[in-house]
Amino acid sequence: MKPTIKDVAKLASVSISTVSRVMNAPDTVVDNKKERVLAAIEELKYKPNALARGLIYKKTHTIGVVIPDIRNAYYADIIRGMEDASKKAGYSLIICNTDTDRNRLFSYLNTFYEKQIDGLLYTSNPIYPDYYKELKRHRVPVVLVATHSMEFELPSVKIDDEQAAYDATRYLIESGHRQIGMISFDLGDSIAGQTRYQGYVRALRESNIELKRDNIFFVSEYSHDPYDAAESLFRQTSGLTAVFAVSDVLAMGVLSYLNDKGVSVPQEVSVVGFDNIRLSAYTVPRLTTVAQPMYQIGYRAVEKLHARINGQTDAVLREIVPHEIVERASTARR
Amino acid sequence: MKPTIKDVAKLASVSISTVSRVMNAPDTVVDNKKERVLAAIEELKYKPNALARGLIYKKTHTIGVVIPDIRNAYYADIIRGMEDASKKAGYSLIICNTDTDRNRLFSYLNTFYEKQIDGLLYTSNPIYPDYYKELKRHRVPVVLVATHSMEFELPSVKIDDEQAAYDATRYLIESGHRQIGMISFDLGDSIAGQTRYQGYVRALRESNIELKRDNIFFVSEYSHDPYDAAESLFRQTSGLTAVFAVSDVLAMGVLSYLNDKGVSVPQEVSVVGFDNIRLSAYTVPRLTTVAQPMYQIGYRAVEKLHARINGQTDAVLREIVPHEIVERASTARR
DNA sequence: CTGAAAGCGCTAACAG
DNA sequence: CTGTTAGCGCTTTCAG
Repeated sequence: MKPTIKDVAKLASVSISTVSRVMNAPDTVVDNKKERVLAAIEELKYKPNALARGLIYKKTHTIGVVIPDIRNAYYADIIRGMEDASKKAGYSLIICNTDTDRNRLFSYLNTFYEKQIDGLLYTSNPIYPDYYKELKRHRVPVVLVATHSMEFELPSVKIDDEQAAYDATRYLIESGHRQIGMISFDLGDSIAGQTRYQGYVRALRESNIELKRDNIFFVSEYSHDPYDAAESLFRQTSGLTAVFAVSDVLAMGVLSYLNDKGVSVPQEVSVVGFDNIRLSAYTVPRLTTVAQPMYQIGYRAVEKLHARINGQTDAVLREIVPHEIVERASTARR
Repeated sequence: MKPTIKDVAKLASVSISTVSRVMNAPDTVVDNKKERVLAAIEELKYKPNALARGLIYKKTHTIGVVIPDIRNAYYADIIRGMEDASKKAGYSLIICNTDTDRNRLFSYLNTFYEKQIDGLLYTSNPIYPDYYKELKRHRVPVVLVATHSMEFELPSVKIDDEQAAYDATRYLIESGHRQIGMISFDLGDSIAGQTRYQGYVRALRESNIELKRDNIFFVSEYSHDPYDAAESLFRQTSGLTAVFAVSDVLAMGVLSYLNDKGVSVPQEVSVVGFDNIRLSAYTVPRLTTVAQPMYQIGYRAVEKLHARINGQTDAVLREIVPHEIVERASTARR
């Protein structure tokens, strides 16, 4: 059995309260005893039981994270940022993949609730009224990550998706492109779907470029084959000189498809992706993309949550972090 | 405040033991009361406090996972397998990134210990004597994932790395290649470094192909730029008609580098990767690779750990799962 | 300064 | 069948 505070007390010939004191208020115990206790702790390699502590403090120093799917490089980066910030702030992360499935989500929320998490990081999905109600009910601090809610008063950290998509499209337009295709997420997704689509539309409109329905192909954010998406886009339209894909993975599908068709990138068609996942620097050709500071988003989200957990409420509720166009070799002037 | 068992008891006008019973041994309580309790639970949306329970049962239903870095697609897939298996078996996963740093690892092991995890999943790193000693001390069931130990009696699940590398090299040889380069992990890494190197050597030797020191470039598994690695390899040798990279990411670096140099793949140089991460299907050209069943490895590891946690010890201590060569477009006959 | 005792939320004998 | 009681490991009054 693991040693308990009793074992330490016995070994040091003091009461358990004294042991507890040397751990929580060392100055209140006389040196001589303190040393004995410390020695006993060392000898037994004693570590306090976090369950017992949590029961008293009503803090577990663990935070729950729900994400769609860790296999998505985008989330993996965010998680890493969370991890590092958590380590620093003294939290552990329990990570759950929801596949954006409501039941899975609710099931995990329940587990979190039972396990008494101190806070929740909710990633990427739009937040629906019933989700909100459920979160509310659990009375646990929440921070939305790479998503936000205008409807509810929930803190969040993300980039400005509309502006980012606008910038990407604008970048293409300034490079002389007018026939710009887009592979977008479903408009049903109000976070990365609708917003980016709107940014694209705004850029086109601003330059008086006709918006053609067939130049856009929509995919579900969480289940799509990037290659098929590219194929579908090029099957439903023609004459494109550029395509803006709303994720690097999708852009890789485009690169792959175009290569199969003998279309050269960027000579014949320019491609820009979104996210700037690590591998986008090694595609053939290297991918021009809209960089999101994933790591930072995750890191910052934890800081924000930490503040909330401690009752502090930070200046801005909905934080926007900067994005940036990373020019590489998959785009060219026309 | 969250409702406790007392609140439920009060509302249902029964003792807390009765409430406890309807949760743990429903048949031992008379229908009438049972219904009242259930109604109260429902009304209060009561959920038992896992901390209190854990304190009694000495089970937390959470397992700790240490991995080098979640950003690596390879681990992300494994984690997903663990996640799904965990959900099924009723565990939560606390995931920690060690960056293969000893201090980080030990710090996390401590946290795990305090949080009373039921089991530990140790990924990818070789396991050194002092690590083993530490694990042993914590007396917690451990399963090694994508690593193993011949030195210690620890259960594990992984592929046969030596054979996999042998197969990859052999595949290249059978395709007519004799000048086969390799980008390998450090030989200091006994799991994915040494073994794969040995598989490569065995295949060459078997075909009486001279082993040239300069045809191999070694990188640290956890910190390397794939592009630079490719560049280094081709700088130190020449005449290669094929290269075997021990990870898909490394192979992508090779693809990228070769493309920059105007060397066509697979016409001039064939490239085979390792892992079969999702994106390897979308590289240009599509990557031929050695597929590891990452998801399954993770999944199986949890099942194995679960068995151990319940005192069962399964048939094979060190499990080997099958690998497979996935032929795509980055390799050609010579 | 320090030990005894109560209590965090829950389960498990133990009587009745 | 069900309430009372002790106790999981720890912190925190409260006396002394």
